[in-house]
Amino acid sequence: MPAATRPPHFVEQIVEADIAAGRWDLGRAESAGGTCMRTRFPPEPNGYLHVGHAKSICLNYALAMKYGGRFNLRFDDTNPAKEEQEYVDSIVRDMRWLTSAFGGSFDSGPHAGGLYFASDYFGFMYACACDLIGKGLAYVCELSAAEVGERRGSVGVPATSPFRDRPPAESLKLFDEMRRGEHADGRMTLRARIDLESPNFNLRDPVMYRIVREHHHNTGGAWCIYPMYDWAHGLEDSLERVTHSVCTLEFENHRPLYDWFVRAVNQGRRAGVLRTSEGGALADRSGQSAAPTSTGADWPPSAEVWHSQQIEFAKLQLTYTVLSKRNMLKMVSSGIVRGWDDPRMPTLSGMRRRGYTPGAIRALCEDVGVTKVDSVIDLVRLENALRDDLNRAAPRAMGVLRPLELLVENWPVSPDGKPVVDMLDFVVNPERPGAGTRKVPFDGRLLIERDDFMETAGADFFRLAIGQEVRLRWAYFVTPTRVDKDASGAVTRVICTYDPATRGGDAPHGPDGKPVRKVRGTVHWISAAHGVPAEVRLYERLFAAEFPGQATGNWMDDLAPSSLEVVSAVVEPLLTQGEVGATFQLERLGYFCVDPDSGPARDVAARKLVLNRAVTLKDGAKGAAGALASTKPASGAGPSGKTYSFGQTAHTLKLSKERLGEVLVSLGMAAAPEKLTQAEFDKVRKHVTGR
RNA sequence: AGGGGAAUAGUGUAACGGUAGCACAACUGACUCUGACUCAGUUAGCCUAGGUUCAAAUCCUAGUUCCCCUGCCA
Repeated sequence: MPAATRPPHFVEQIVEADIAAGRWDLGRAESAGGTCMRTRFPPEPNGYLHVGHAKSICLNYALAMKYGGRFNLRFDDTNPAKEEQEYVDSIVRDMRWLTSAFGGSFDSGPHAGGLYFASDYFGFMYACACDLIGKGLAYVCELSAAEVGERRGSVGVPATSPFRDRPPAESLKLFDEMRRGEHADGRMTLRARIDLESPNFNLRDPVMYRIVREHHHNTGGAWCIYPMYDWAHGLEDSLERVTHSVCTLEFENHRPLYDWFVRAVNQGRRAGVLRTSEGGALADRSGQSAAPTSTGADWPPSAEVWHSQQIEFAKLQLTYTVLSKRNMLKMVSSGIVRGWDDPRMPTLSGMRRRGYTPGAIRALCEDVGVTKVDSVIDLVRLENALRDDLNRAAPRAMGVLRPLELLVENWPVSPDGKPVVDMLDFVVNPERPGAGTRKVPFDGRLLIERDDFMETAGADFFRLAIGQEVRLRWAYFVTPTRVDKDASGAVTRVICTYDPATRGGDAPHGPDGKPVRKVRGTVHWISAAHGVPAEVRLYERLFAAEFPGQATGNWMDDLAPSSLEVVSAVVEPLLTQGEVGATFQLERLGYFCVDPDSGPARDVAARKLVLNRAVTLKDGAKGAAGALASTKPASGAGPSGKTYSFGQTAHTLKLSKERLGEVLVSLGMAAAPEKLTQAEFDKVRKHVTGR
């Protein structure tokens, strides 16, 4: 269903109800009139953004766009041990790139909310923490990390801390010493005084501050104590006046904490004018900047702070994909891939390099919807989203991945002894007639795809074979007559004749206007004299298993043996002029993208063209005759069962042939075991595995 | 054991007491100067068991299954 006509998802329903109820009165605080809501994306700069983050970014940005709100990018940089400037830079770059699909960004366009750093709020957070201590809601605890672990208790057994009832004045003094660096790392922490018996372990007096002596990318060495996520996050949202703080499902257990901290800060504060999520009042901030700074340490002095609403949704997961930062880091550091931007990586940087468009990623995110159901999306849907986008946008070109010589023996020769060069019209994009045509040279000495020729064709092979007439795309009909072979018997050259009456690739028409001669296959080609060499990198999915690690518990066990194949291709010279990142379709092969390794486009002469295959075209061929675009192995029996391929997805049925026969009989199915349809396969699997 | 969530075709996702739809995948076929695109059709679903109701995917009760939670990570 098109996004425009789809009913609102559950987050949108919440927002709409809030707007209808006038719950968030941002109008007073925001000079940019009419803003009734605000969202944010809060990455920790400890890794690269990936396609999972894209769903969150698209959700938050789309919400701001739909409801006339704003969208913030905020770095949740409260742990200097893991965070780096490199990640900040990459995230900013990737954010701008992705949100360009919405025509704006966090810092441009009508929905720009701004760029923020949690570390800019450390002063304010520190002041609030002191306030909590004064109210008896927090205390300095001198238990070591190990001791806290031992004393955390269990279900039905409360946690303990001997420091829980320390007088506020004493905690205040120690907390100040912590801040000034008078205590060693890990020596003590500030803990919230909540409930040591809570069945929700997050509430068993969680740590608010720890001592960490690490260089911070933003604050340098200004601090040696750092706030924990739960303490910091609600205040970050509060200061930025985020209305709907959208996060993933695993934070549901943290929501009580999120709310507790904001209430704790507000306890005893003066009620203000703006309404909060709880229907109470918030400080009148007219005149206050929407962008708080570190100088706001004691602001607001005595008024309640904004209480954002946390909402959880199910994150995006993909089959054949590993998305945890920890595991992705391992792929990078152990050399499984060439870097964070390796085109096989599900990072936004990797996808951009591979040829993915922001629009395709946005389309996928909108297509899968927003719910609280823990779900895994078929990777083919991502690929389809790209195909869909590029089919409309990408210009067409020709190139051969595995060249085989094709000689047109009756092609005319000009008086100087050289073959005639015929400049033919090539349609730039059939989906966009307005894109027009361009000229391609044809001189009778060509290169074709090795897979497009078979000496003897079966009934389902439409391409070149001895005696089988085929169309060369936009050129002529040709009929192979014979081949040359090398000593090993391999075909080295195909010789054919052409029909001058078919120039442009049109079939001759009879008097009734109908084609008198039809041809089943159309094949791409390139003039051997005019083509240029290109290194083409063909990617397969990194993992062979639908759910990496499911079988053995170790995702590394499911790494595909080979996910990169490099071929020496010959492509149209036009492509050497393509800018880095330019995408186009190589007809009948797939969509390709100019890799940065090619060097800049302005230096055409010195350029070594490198192309990435972003995605193949769908292969609709029945039977074994297809698979030109795909390099996937054909289905066959494995050691532990039989593997069936449906489209691009392989499924294995771990069943003996005999047992499979029995199952088919018991299900009353007449299907041949060698050729199950997906529906039949699913039925069998359900019968055997119960799911 | 305790707490927090979620269950609708193979995969996702609608329905908000009133005919279980849609997308993707699969399968047929049509069209086609890309075995692409496009178009038409087919297969296939409410976790289970009770209850309320004229009527239940929806409300109630009891189960079942799956996910998250005992970092000084986020």
